[in-house]
Amino acid sequence: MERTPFISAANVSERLAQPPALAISTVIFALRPSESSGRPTLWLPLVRRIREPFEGMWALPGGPLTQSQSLQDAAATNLADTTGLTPNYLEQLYAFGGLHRSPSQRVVSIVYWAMVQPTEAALARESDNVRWFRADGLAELAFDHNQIVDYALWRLRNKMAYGSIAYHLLGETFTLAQVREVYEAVLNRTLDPANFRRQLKQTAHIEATDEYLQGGAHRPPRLYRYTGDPAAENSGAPPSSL
Amino acid sequence: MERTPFISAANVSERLAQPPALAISTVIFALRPSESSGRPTLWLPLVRRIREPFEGMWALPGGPLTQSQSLQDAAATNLADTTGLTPNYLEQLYAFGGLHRSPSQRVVSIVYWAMVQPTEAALARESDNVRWFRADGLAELAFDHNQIVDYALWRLRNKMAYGSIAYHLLGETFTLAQVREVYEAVLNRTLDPANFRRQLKQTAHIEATDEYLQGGAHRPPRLYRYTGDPAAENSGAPPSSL
DNA sequence: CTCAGTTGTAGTCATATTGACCTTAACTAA
DNA sequence: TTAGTTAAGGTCAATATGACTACAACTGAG
Repeated sequence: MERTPFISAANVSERLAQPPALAISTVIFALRPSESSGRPTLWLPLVRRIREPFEGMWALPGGPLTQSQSLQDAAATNLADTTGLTPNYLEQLYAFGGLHRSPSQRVVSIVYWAMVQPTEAALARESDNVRWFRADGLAELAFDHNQIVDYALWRLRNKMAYGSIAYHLLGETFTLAQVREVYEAVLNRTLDPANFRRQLKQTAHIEATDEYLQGGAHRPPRLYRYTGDPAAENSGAPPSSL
Repeated sequence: MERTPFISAANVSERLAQPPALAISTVIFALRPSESSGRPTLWLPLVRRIREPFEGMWALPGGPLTQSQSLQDAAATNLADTTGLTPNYLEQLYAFGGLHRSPSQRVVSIVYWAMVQPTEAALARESDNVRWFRADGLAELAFDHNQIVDYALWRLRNKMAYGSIAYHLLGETFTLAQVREVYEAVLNRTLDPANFRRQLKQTAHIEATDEYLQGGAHRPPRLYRYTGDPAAENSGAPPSSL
Protein backbone atom coordinates (compact mmCIF):
# COMPACT_ATOMS: atom_id res chain seq x y z
CA MET A 1 0.00 0.00 0.00
CA GLU A 2 1.01 3.51 -0.60
CA ARG A 3 -0.61 5.59 2.08
CA THR A 4 -2.44 5.24 5.37
CA PRO A 5 -6.21 5.49 5.38
CA PHE A 6 -6.15 7.88 8.29
CA ILE A 7 -3.49 10.54 8.16
CA SER A 8 -2.02 11.03 11.61
CA ALA A 9 0.84 13.14 12.88
CA ALA A 10 2.85 9.97 13.56
CA ASN A 11 2.45 8.82 9.98
CA VAL A 12 3.58 12.09 8.50
CA SER A 13 6.71 12.25 10.61
CA GLU A 14 7.50 8.60 9.95
CA ARG A 15 7.23 9.13 6.24
CA LEU A 16 10.01 11.64 6.40
CA ALA A 17 12.22 9.35 8.48
CA GLN A 18 14.72 6.93 6.95
CA PRO A 19 12.92 3.74 5.84
CA PRO A 20 14.29 0.31 6.81
CA ALA A 21 16.91 -1.13 4.45
CA LEU A 22 15.61 -3.69 1.96
CA ALA A 23 17.67 -6.74 0.97
CA ILE A 24 17.18 -9.88 -1.12
CA SER A 25 18.62 -13.26 -0.11
CA THR A 26 18.36 -16.68 -1.69
CA VAL A 27 18.40 -20.20 -0.27
CA ILE A 28 19.80 -22.36 -3.08
CA PHE A 29 19.18 -26.10 -2.89
CA ALA A 30 20.98 -28.76 -4.93
CA LEU A 31 21.38 -32.52 -4.74
CA ARG A 32 24.89 -33.89 -4.15
CA PRO A 33 26.08 -37.32 -3.06
CA SER A 34 26.86 -37.47 0.65
CA GLU A 35 30.55 -38.11 1.38
CA SER A 36 29.71 -40.87 3.82
CA SER A 37 26.84 -42.86 2.36
CA GLY A 38 27.13 -41.77 -1.25
CA ARG A 39 23.38 -41.32 -1.41
CA PRO A 40 21.99 -38.02 -2.74
CA THR A 41 21.48 -35.40 -0.05
CA LEU A 42 20.51 -31.73 0.04
CA TRP A 43 23.28 -29.13 -0.14
CA LEU A 44 23.33 -25.37 -0.36
CA PRO A 45 26.02 -22.77 -1.10
CA LEU A 46 26.93 -20.13 1.48
CA VAL A 47 29.19 -17.09 1.28
CA ARG A 48 31.60 -15.87 3.92
CA ARG A 49 31.03 -12.40 5.32
CA ILE A 50 33.98 -10.11 4.69
CA ARG A 51 32.93 -7.25 6.94
CA GLU A 52 31.14 -6.56 10.20
CA PRO A 53 28.70 -7.56 11.51
CA PHE A 54 29.42 -11.32 11.68
CA GLU A 55 32.70 -10.94 9.76
CA GLY A 56 34.14 -14.33 8.85
CA MET A 57 30.89 -16.24 9.40
CA TRP A 58 28.89 -18.00 6.70
CA ALA A 59 25.70 -16.44 5.38
CA LEU A 60 23.10 -16.78 2.65
CA PRO A 61 24.03 -15.10 -0.63
CA GLY A 62 22.23 -11.82 -1.08
CA GLY A 63 22.48 -8.09 -1.32
CA PRO A 64 20.51 -4.86 -1.31
CA LEU A 65 17.55 -4.48 -3.64
CA THR A 66 18.31 -2.16 -6.52
CA GLN A 67 15.79 0.23 -8.05
CA SER A 68 15.85 -1.41 -11.45
CA GLN A 69 15.39 -5.07 -10.47
CA SER A 70 12.22 -6.91 -9.67
CA LEU A 71 12.41 -9.06 -6.54
CA GLN A 72 12.76 -12.27 -8.52
CA ASP A 73 15.40 -10.78 -10.81
CA ALA A 74 17.43 -9.75 -7.80
CA ALA A 75 17.23 -13.29 -6.40
CA ALA A 76 18.27 -14.77 -9.76
CA THR A 77 21.24 -12.39 -9.82
CA ASN A 78 22.31 -13.58 -6.35
CA LEU A 79 22.14 -17.11 -7.60
CA ALA A 80 24.15 -16.48 -10.75
CA ASP A 81 26.80 -14.47 -8.89
CA THR A 82 27.25 -17.15 -6.25
CA THR A 83 27.00 -20.37 -8.24
CA GLY A 84 27.20 -19.40 -11.91
CA LEU A 85 24.01 -21.42 -12.45
CA THR A 86 20.53 -20.58 -13.66
CA PRO A 87 17.76 -21.95 -11.46
CA ASN A 88 15.35 -24.72 -12.43
CA TYR A 89 12.95 -23.31 -9.89
CA LEU A 90 12.78 -20.01 -8.02
CA GLU A 91 10.07 -18.91 -5.62
CA GLN A 92 9.60 -16.36 -2.89
CA LEU A 93 10.01 -17.85 0.58
CA TYR A 94 9.16 -15.13 3.09
CA ALA A 95 9.84 -11.53 4.05
CA PHE A 96 11.77 -11.35 7.32
CA GLY A 97 11.49 -8.01 9.07
CA GLY A 98 12.11 -8.42 12.80
CA LEU A 99 13.49 -5.39 14.55
CA HIS A 100 16.82 -6.87 15.63
CA ARG A 101 17.89 -9.15 12.82
CA SER A 102 20.97 -7.07 12.15
CA PRO A 103 22.80 -5.45 15.08
CA SER A 104 23.47 -2.13 13.41
CA GLN A 105 20.52 -0.99 11.27
CA ARG A 106 17.01 -2.28 10.68
CA VAL A 107 17.00 -4.62 7.66
CA VAL A 108 14.01 -6.24 5.96
CA SER A 109 15.06 -9.27 3.90
CA ILE A 110 12.87 -10.74 1.21
CA VAL A 111 14.13 -14.30 0.86
CA TYR A 112 13.73 -16.54 -2.18
CA TRP A 113 14.47 -20.23 -2.47
CA ALA A 114 15.76 -21.98 -5.56
CA MET A 115 16.56 -25.41 -6.88
CA VAL A 116 19.45 -25.99 -9.23
CA GLN A 117 21.30 -28.86 -10.89
CA PRO A 118 24.93 -28.34 -10.02
CA THR A 119 27.39 -28.72 -12.89
CA GLU A 120 31.00 -29.70 -12.38
CA ALA A 121 32.02 -26.14 -13.16
CA ALA A 122 29.62 -24.78 -10.55
CA LEU A 123 30.92 -27.08 -7.84
CA ALA A 124 34.50 -26.19 -8.74
CA ARG A 125 33.67 -22.58 -7.97
CA GLU A 126 34.26 -23.23 -4.28
CA SER A 127 36.75 -20.87 -2.69
CA ASP A 128 37.59 -19.36 0.67
CA ASN A 129 34.47 -17.23 0.42
CA VAL A 130 31.97 -19.57 -1.29
CA ARG A 131 31.38 -23.13 -0.14
CA TRP A 132 28.72 -25.84 -0.35
CA PHE A 133 27.29 -27.31 2.88
CA ARG A 134 24.87 -30.08 3.77
CA ALA A 135 21.47 -28.50 4.38
CA ASP A 136 20.89 -30.28 7.70
CA GLY A 137 23.25 -29.87 10.58
CA LEU A 138 24.63 -26.52 9.52
CA ALA A 139 27.02 -24.69 11.82
CA GLU A 140 26.00 -21.33 13.25
CA LEU A 141 25.39 -18.80 10.49
CA ALA A 142 25.36 -15.01 10.47
CA PHE A 143 22.19 -13.07 11.37
CA ASP A 144 19.04 -15.23 11.62
CA HIS A 145 20.07 -17.31 8.64
CA ASN A 146 19.89 -20.66 10.46
CA GLN A 147 16.21 -20.07 11.10
CA ILE A 148 15.70 -19.00 7.49
CA VAL A 149 17.30 -22.19 6.17
CA ASP A 150 15.23 -24.29 8.57
CA TYR A 151 12.09 -22.57 7.34
CA ALA A 152 13.10 -23.12 3.71
CA LEU A 153 13.60 -26.83 4.45
CA TRP A 154 10.18 -26.99 6.06
CA ARG A 155 8.58 -25.38 3.03
CA LEU A 156 10.48 -27.66 0.67
CA ARG A 157 9.29 -30.75 2.52
CA ASN A 158 5.70 -29.55 2.44
CA LYS A 159 5.80 -28.72 -1.25
CA MET A 160 7.12 -32.17 -2.10
CA ALA A 161 3.72 -33.69 -1.51
CA TYR A 162 2.22 -31.64 -4.34
CA GLY A 163 4.76 -33.03 -6.81
CA SER A 164 6.69 -31.38 -9.64
CA ILE A 165 9.32 -29.85 -7.37
CA ALA A 166 11.44 -32.98 -7.24
CA TYR A 167 12.03 -32.92 -10.99
CA HIS A 168 13.75 -29.55 -10.75
CA LEU A 169 16.61 -31.25 -8.93
CA LEU A 170 17.00 -33.84 -11.71
CA GLY A 171 18.03 -33.78 -15.36
CA GLU A 172 15.99 -34.15 -18.55
CA THR A 173 15.46 -37.88 -18.13
CA PHE A 174 15.61 -39.90 -14.94
CA THR A 175 14.75 -43.27 -13.47
CA LEU A 176 11.94 -43.74 -10.99
CA ALA A 177 14.55 -44.73 -8.42
CA GLN A 178 16.23 -41.35 -8.85
CA VAL A 179 12.93 -39.58 -8.20
CA ARG A 180 12.48 -41.70 -5.13
CA GLU A 181 15.98 -40.80 -3.93
CA VAL A 182 15.10 -37.11 -4.23
CA TYR A 183 12.04 -37.66 -2.08
CA GLU A 184 14.05 -39.69 0.40
CA ALA A 185 16.75 -37.02 0.58
CA VAL A 186 14.27 -34.23 1.18
CA LEU A 187 11.86 -36.04 3.46
CA ASN A 188 14.71 -37.80 5.25
CA ARG A 189 13.09 -41.24 5.34
CA THR A 190 12.98 -44.30 3.13
CA LEU A 191 10.03 -45.01 0.89
CA ASP A 192 8.75 -48.32 -0.44
CA PRO A 193 9.91 -48.55 -4.09
CA ALA A 194 6.84 -50.41 -5.32
CA ASN A 195 4.32 -48.14 -3.64
CA PHE A 196 6.23 -45.05 -4.71
CA ARG A 197 6.17 -46.18 -8.31
CA ARG A 198 2.43 -46.79 -8.18
CA GLN A 199 1.74 -43.42 -6.62
CA LEU A 200 3.81 -41.58 -9.23
CA LYS A 201 1.93 -43.22 -12.07
CA GLN A 202 -1.39 -42.16 -10.55
CA THR A 203 -0.65 -38.51 -9.92
CA ALA A 204 2.60 -37.27 -11.43
CA HIS A 205 2.95 -36.07 -14.99
CA ILE A 206 5.72 -38.26 -16.36
CA GLU A 207 6.02 -40.38 -19.46
CA ALA A 208 8.18 -43.40 -20.19
CA THR A 209 10.90 -43.11 -22.83
CA ASP A 210 12.25 -46.01 -24.88
CA GLU A 211 15.63 -45.73 -23.24
CA TYR A 212 17.13 -47.57 -20.31
CA LEU A 213 19.91 -46.57 -17.99
CA GLN A 214 22.77 -49.00 -18.55
CA GLY A 215 25.82 -49.65 -16.41
CA GLY A 216 24.56 -51.05 -13.10
CA ALA A 217 25.15 -54.61 -11.95
CA HIS A 218 21.44 -55.30 -12.18
CA ARG A 219 18.39 -54.98 -14.38
CA PRO A 220 18.57 -51.66 -16.24
CA PRO A 221 15.83 -49.22 -15.20
CA ARG A 222 13.67 -47.41 -17.73
CA LEU A 223 14.19 -43.66 -18.18
CA TYR A 224 11.27 -41.27 -17.80
CA ARG A 225 10.62 -37.66 -18.76
CA TYR A 226 8.65 -34.97 -16.93
CA THR A 227 5.61 -33.74 -18.83
CA GLY A 228 4.07 -31.31 -16.33
CA ASP A 229 2.88 -28.11 -17.93
CA PRO A 230 5.12 -25.14 -17.06
CA ALA A 231 2.05 -23.05 -16.19
CA ALA A 232 1.27 -25.19 -13.17
CA GLU A 233 4.92 -25.21 -12.09
CA ASN A 234 4.88 -22.07 -10.02
CA SER A 235 1.45 -22.88 -8.69
CA GLY A 236 1.40 -21.17 -5.34
CA ALA A 237 2.96 -17.90 -6.36
CA PRO A 238 1.43 -14.83 -7.95
CA PRO A 239 2.62 -13.68 -11.39
CA SER A 240 6.29 -12.70 -11.21
CA SER A 241 5.54 -9.25 -12.60
CA LEU A 242 3.94 -8.23 -9.29
CA MET B 1 20.98 -10.18 3.50
CA GLU B 2 23.19 -7.28 4.18
CA ARG B 3 25.82 -7.22 1.47
CA THR B 4 26.70 -8.77 -1.87
CA PRO B 5 29.29 -11.53 -1.94
CA PHE B 6 31.09 -9.94 -4.86
CA ILE B 7 31.48 -6.19 -4.69
CA SER B 8 31.00 -4.68 -8.11
CA ALA B 9 30.89 -1.09 -9.30
CA ALA B 10 27.17 -1.42 -9.96
CA ASN B 11 26.54 -2.57 -6.40
CA VAL B 12 28.43 0.29 -4.85
CA SER B 13 26.62 2.95 -6.82
CA GLU B 14 23.26 1.32 -6.20
CA ARG B 15 23.84 1.26 -2.49
CA LEU B 16 24.11 4.99 -2.45
CA ALA B 17 20.91 5.47 -4.45
CA GLN B 18 17.49 5.87 -2.86
CA PRO B 19 16.08 2.44 -1.88
CA PRO B 20 12.52 1.45 -2.94
CA ALA B 21 9.73 2.52 -0.59
CA LEU B 22 8.47 -0.21 1.76
CA ALA B 23 4.79 -0.50 2.65
CA ILE B 24 2.59 -2.93 4.61
CA SER B 25 -0.95 -3.80 3.50
CA THR B 26 -3.53 -6.19 4.92
CA VAL B 27 -6.30 -8.26 3.36
CA ILE B 28 -8.89 -8.63 6.11
CA PHE B 29 -11.46 -11.40 5.76
CA ALA B 30 -14.66 -11.72 7.73
CA LEU B 31 -17.87 -13.70 7.42
CA ARG B 32 -21.09 -11.75 6.87
CA PRO B 33 -24.55 -12.85 5.70
CA SER B 34 -25.10 -12.18 2.01
CA GLU B 35 -27.86 -9.62 1.34
CA SER B 36 -29.51 -11.91 -1.21
CA SER B 37 -29.29 -15.46 0.12
CA GLY B 38 -28.64 -14.69 3.78
CA ARG B 39 -25.99 -17.39 3.86
CA PRO B 40 -22.56 -16.49 5.27
CA THR B 41 -20.16 -15.17 2.65
CA LEU B 42 -16.67 -13.69 2.67
CA TRP B 43 -16.32 -9.93 3.02
CA LEU B 44 -13.39 -7.57 3.37
CA PRO B 45 -13.02 -3.88 4.28
CA LEU B 46 -11.45 -1.43 1.82
CA VAL B 47 -10.47 2.20 2.19
CA ARG B 48 -10.95 4.97 -0.33
CA ARG B 49 -7.86 6.74 -1.61
CA ILE B 50 -7.93 10.45 -0.85
CA ARG B 51 -4.99 11.50 -3.02
CA GLU B 52 -3.26 10.62 -6.27
CA PRO B 53 -2.50 8.16 -7.64
CA PHE B 54 -5.89 6.42 -7.95
CA GLU B 55 -7.66 9.14 -5.95
CA GLY B 56 -11.23 8.12 -5.13
CA MET B 57 -10.71 4.41 -5.84
CA TRP B 58 -10.89 1.65 -3.25
CA ALA B 59 -7.72 0.05 -1.97
CA LEU B 60 -6.45 -2.34 0.71
CA PRO B 61 -5.75 -0.71 4.06
CA GLY B 62 -2.07 -0.12 4.62
CA GLY B 63 0.73 2.33 5.00
CA PRO B 64 4.47 2.78 5.07
CA LEU B 65 6.54 0.56 7.37
CA THR B 66 7.84 2.47 10.35
CA GLN B 67 11.23 1.90 11.92
CA SER B 68 9.84 0.78 15.25
CA GLN B 69 7.28 -1.78 14.11
CA SER B 70 7.80 -5.39 13.15
CA LEU B 71 6.05 -6.43 9.94
CA GLN B 72 3.28 -8.21 11.78
CA ASP B 73 2.79 -5.33 14.20
CA ALA B 74 2.39 -2.96 11.29
CA ALA B 75 -0.23 -5.23 9.74
CA ALA B 76 -2.09 -5.48 13.06
CA THR B 77 -2.06 -1.68 13.29
CA ASN B 78 -3.57 -1.41 9.80
CA LEU B 79 -6.27 -3.76 10.90
CA ALA B 80 -7.07 -1.94 14.11
CA ASP B 81 -7.09 1.47 12.40
CA THR B 82 -9.44 0.29 9.69
CA THR B 83 -11.85 -1.97 11.55
CA GLY B 84 -11.26 -1.41 15.25
CA LEU B 85 -10.91 -5.17 15.61
CA THR B 86 -8.11 -7.45 16.77
CA PRO B 87 -7.44 -10.38 14.45
CA ASN B 88 -8.14 -14.03 15.25
CA TYR B 89 -5.51 -14.93 12.69
CA LEU B 90 -2.79 -12.92 10.97
CA GLU B 91 -0.23 -14.28 8.54
CA GLN B 92 2.10 -12.95 5.90
CA LEU B 93 0.74 -13.40 2.39
CA TYR B 94 3.46 -12.28 -0.02
CA ALA B 95 5.90 -9.47 -0.81
CA PHE B 96 4.91 -7.68 -4.01
CA GLY B 97 7.75 -5.78 -5.62
CA GLY B 98 7.13 -5.39 -9.35
CA LEU B 99 8.70 -2.36 -10.94
CA HIS B 100 5.49 -0.61 -12.01
CA ARG B 101 2.98 -1.30 -9.27
CA SER B 102 2.71 2.38 -8.47
CA PRO B 103 2.89 4.96 -11.26
CA SER B 104 5.07 7.46 -9.44
CA GLN B 105 7.75 5.74 -7.34
CA ARG B 106 8.89 2.15 -6.85
CA VAL B 107 7.00 0.57 -3.95
CA VAL B 108 7.54 -2.86 -2.38
CA SER B 109 4.45 -3.98 -0.44
CA ILE B 110 4.60 -6.74 2.15
CA VAL B 111 1.00 -7.94 2.37
CA TYR B 112 -0.58 -9.77 5.31
CA TRP B 113 -3.93 -11.47 5.46
CA ALA B 114 -6.14 -11.67 8.51
CA MET B 115 -9.35 -13.24 9.70
CA VAL B 116 -11.64 -11.41 12.10
CA GLN B 117 -15.03 -11.81 13.68
CA PRO B 118 -16.87 -8.59 12.95
CA THR B 119 -18.73 -7.02 15.86
CA GLU B 120 -21.72 -4.75 15.40
CA ALA B 121 -19.54 -1.80 16.34
CA ALA B 122 -16.97 -2.72 13.74
CA LEU B 123 -19.53 -3.00 10.97
CA ALA B 124 -21.04 0.32 11.99
CA ARG B 125 -17.67 1.94 11.34
CA GLU B 126 -18.50 2.17 7.65
CA SER B 127 -18.16 5.65 6.22
CA ASP B 128 -17.45 7.39 2.94
CA ASN B 129 -13.85 6.23 3.18
CA VAL B 130 -14.17 2.76 4.73
CA ARG B 131 -16.58 0.15 3.43
CA TRP B 132 -17.07 -3.62 3.48
CA PHE B 133 -17.33 -5.50 0.15
CA ARG B 134 -18.00 -9.07 -0.90
CA ALA B 135 -14.65 -10.74 -1.56
CA ASP B 136 -15.66 -12.14 -4.94
CA GLY B 137 -16.75 -9.88 -7.74
CA LEU B 138 -14.96 -6.79 -6.51
CA ALA B 139 -14.94 -3.67 -8.67
CA GLU B 140 -11.64 -2.37 -10.00
CA LEU B 141 -9.31 -1.41 -7.17
CA ALA B 142 -6.29 0.89 -6.98
CA PHE B 143 -2.82 -0.36 -7.89
CA ASP B 144 -2.56 -4.18 -8.30
CA HIS B 145 -4.89 -4.76 -5.39
CA ASN B 146 -7.38 -6.87 -7.35
CA GLN B 147 -4.64 -9.39 -8.04
CA ILE B 148 -3.55 -9.29 -4.41
CA VAL B 149 -7.07 -10.06 -3.19
CA ASP B 150 -7.40 -12.88 -5.71
CA TYR B 151 -4.15 -14.34 -4.51
CA ALA B 152 -5.26 -14.06 -0.87
CA LEU B 153 -8.48 -15.89 -1.75
CA TRP B 154 -6.47 -18.61 -3.48
CA ARG B 155 -4.28 -19.03 -0.40
CA LEU B 156 -7.28 -19.04 1.91
CA ARG B 157 -8.96 -21.80 -0.11
CA ASN B 158 -5.81 -23.88 -0.08
CA LYS B 159 -5.28 -23.48 3.64
CA MET B 160 -8.83 -24.59 4.36
CA ALA B 161 -7.93 -28.19 3.62
CA TYR B 162 -5.44 -28.26 6.47
CA GLY B 163 -8.12 -27.24 8.97
CA SER B 164 -8.01 -24.86 11.93
CA ILE B 165 -8.38 -21.71 9.81
CA ALA B 166 -12.16 -21.97 9.61
CA TYR B 167 -12.50 -21.64 13.39
CA HIS B 168 -10.92 -18.20 13.35
CA LEU B 169 -13.98 -16.89 11.55
CA LEU B 170 -16.27 -18.31 14.26
CA GLY B 171 -16.87 -17.65 17.94
CA GLU B 172 -15.91 -19.64 21.04
CA THR B 173 -18.52 -22.33 20.47
CA PHE B 174 -20.18 -23.28 17.23
CA THR B 175 -22.32 -25.93 15.61
CA LEU B 176 -20.97 -28.31 13.02
CA ALA B 177 -23.35 -26.73 10.51
CA GLN B 178 -21.69 -23.37 11.10
CA VAL B 179 -18.28 -24.86 10.40
CA ARG B 180 -19.68 -26.36 7.24
CA GLU B 181 -21.09 -23.00 6.22
CA VAL B 182 -17.63 -21.45 6.58
CA TYR B 183 -16.18 -24.11 4.31
CA GLU B 184 -19.00 -23.64 1.84
CA ALA B 185 -18.55 -19.88 1.83
CA VAL B 186 -14.81 -20.10 1.25
CA LEU B 187 -14.77 -23.02 -1.18
CA ASN B 188 -17.89 -21.73 -2.92
CA ARG B 189 -19.62 -25.11 -3.18
CA THR B 190 -22.01 -27.15 -1.08
CA LEU B 191 -20.81 -30.04 1.06
CA ASP B 192 -22.69 -33.10 2.24
CA PRO B 193 -23.58 -32.47 5.91
CA ALA B 194 -23.20 -36.10 6.99
CA ASN B 195 -19.85 -36.66 5.28
CA PHE B 196 -18.54 -33.34 6.50
CA ARG B 197 -19.38 -34.24 10.06
CA ARG B 198 -17.60 -37.57 9.79
CA GLN B 199 -14.51 -36.00 8.30
CA LEU B 200 -14.29 -33.35 11.02
CA LYS B 201 -14.43 -35.98 13.75
CA GLN B 202 -11.59 -37.89 12.13
CA THR B 203 -9.15 -35.06 11.65
CA ALA B 204 -10.13 -31.81 13.32
CA HIS B 205 -9.43 -30.98 16.92
CA ILE B 206 -12.86 -30.19 18.30
CA GLU B 207 -14.74 -31.40 21.34
CA ALA B 208 -18.44 -31.55 22.05
CA THR B 209 -19.87 -29.36 24.79
CA ASP B 210 -23.00 -30.18 26.79
CA GLU B 211 -24.83 -27.24 25.31
CA TYR B 212 -27.20 -27.01 22.39
CA LEU B 213 -28.12 -24.06 20.22
CA GLN B 214 -31.80 -23.34 20.81
CA GLY B 215 -34.14 -21.23 18.77
CA GLY B 216 -34.41 -22.87 15.37
CA ALA B 217 -37.59 -24.49 14.08
CA HIS B 218 -35.86 -27.86 14.11
CA ARG B 219 -33.81 -30.21 16.22
CA PRO B 220 -31.31 -28.12 18.23
CA PRO B 221 -27.71 -28.77 17.19
CA ARG B 222 -24.95 -29.52 19.67
CA LEU B 223 -22.31 -26.85 20.29
CA TYR B 224 -18.64 -27.69 19.86
CA ARG B 225 -15.39 -26.06 20.93
CA TYR B 226 -12.06 -25.89 19.10
CA THR B 227 -9.24 -27.67 20.94
CA GLY B 228 -6.37 -27.23 18.48
CA ASP B 229 -3.14 -26.29 20.16
CA PRO B 230 -2.18 -22.65 19.53
CA ALA B 231 1.36 -23.73 18.61
CA ALA B 232 0.16 -25.48 15.48
CA GLU B 233 -2.09 -22.55 14.59
CA ASN B 234 0.39 -20.53 12.64
CA SER B 235 1.89 -23.65 11.16
CA GLY B 236 3.30 -22.43 7.90
CA ALA B 237 4.90 -19.24 9.15
CA PRO B 238 8.22 -18.65 10.86
CA PRO B 239 8.27 -17.14 14.37
CA SER B 240 6.80 -13.66 14.33
CA SER B 241 9.96 -12.19 15.84
CA LEU B 242 11.81 -12.68 12.55
C1' DC C 1 -52.69 -31.78 20.09
C1' DT C 2 -51.30 -33.56 15.99
C1' DC C 3 -48.68 -33.38 11.93
C1' DA C 4 -45.92 -31.40 8.26
C1' DG C 5 -41.51 -29.31 7.66
C1' DT C 6 -36.80 -28.78 8.77
C1' DT C 7 -32.36 -29.82 10.37
C1' DG C 8 -29.19 -32.83 13.20
C1' DT C 9 -27.06 -37.29 13.53
C1' DA C 10 -25.85 -42.06 12.58
C1' DG C 11 -25.26 -45.66 9.47
C1' DT C 12 -24.67 -48.39 4.75
C1' DC C 13 -22.31 -49.46 0.58
C1' DA C 14 -19.44 -49.15 -3.48
C1' DT C 15 -15.17 -47.22 -4.79
C1' DA C 16 -10.45 -45.23 -4.30
C1' DT C 17 -6.19 -44.81 -1.82
C1' DT C 18 -2.43 -46.47 1.25
C1' DG C 19 1.01 -49.37 3.44
C1' DA C 20 3.11 -53.90 3.86
C1' DC C 21 4.59 -57.56 1.47
C1' DC C 22 5.47 -61.15 -2.33
C1' DT C 23 6.88 -62.62 -7.02
C1' DT C 24 9.08 -62.45 -11.20
C1' DA C 25 12.27 -60.07 -14.67
C1' DA C 26 16.76 -58.66 -16.19
C1' DC C 27 21.12 -57.57 -15.63
C1' DT C 28 26.49 -58.10 -13.75
C1' DA C 29 30.29 -60.15 -11.51
C1' DA C 30 32.57 -64.04 -9.86
C1' DT D 1 26.35 -71.21 -14.21
C1' DT D 2 25.08 -69.11 -10.17
C1' DA D 3 24.68 -65.71 -6.54
C1' DG D 4 23.57 -60.98 -5.85
C1' DT D 5 21.10 -56.85 -6.93
C1' DT D 6 17.67 -53.82 -8.54
C1' DA D 7 13.38 -53.15 -11.61
C1' DA D 8 8.70 -53.76 -12.06
C1' DG D 9 4.33 -55.64 -11.33
C1' DG D 10 0.84 -57.79 -8.31
C1' DT D 11 -2.01 -59.12 -3.87
C1' DC D 12 -4.39 -58.02 0.36
C1' DA D 13 -6.05 -55.74 4.45
C1' DA D 14 -7.01 -51.29 6.40
C1' DT D 15 -8.59 -46.83 5.76
C1' DA D 16 -10.75 -42.76 3.47
C1' DT D 17 -14.29 -40.82 0.37
C1' DG D 18 -18.74 -39.79 -1.89
C1' DA D 19 -23.64 -40.79 -2.55
C1' DC D 20 -27.35 -42.02 -0.21
C1' DT D 21 -30.92 -43.74 3.41
C1' DA D 22 -33.00 -43.78 7.92
C1' DC D 23 -34.16 -42.03 12.10
C1' DA D 24 -34.18 -38.29 15.91
C1' DA D 25 -35.68 -33.99 17.76
C1' DC D 26 -37.35 -29.81 17.51
C1' DT D 27 -41.05 -25.67 15.88
C1' DG D 28 -45.12 -23.80 14.24
C1' DA D 29 -49.51 -24.14 11.54
C1' DG D 30 -53.92 -25.74 11.79
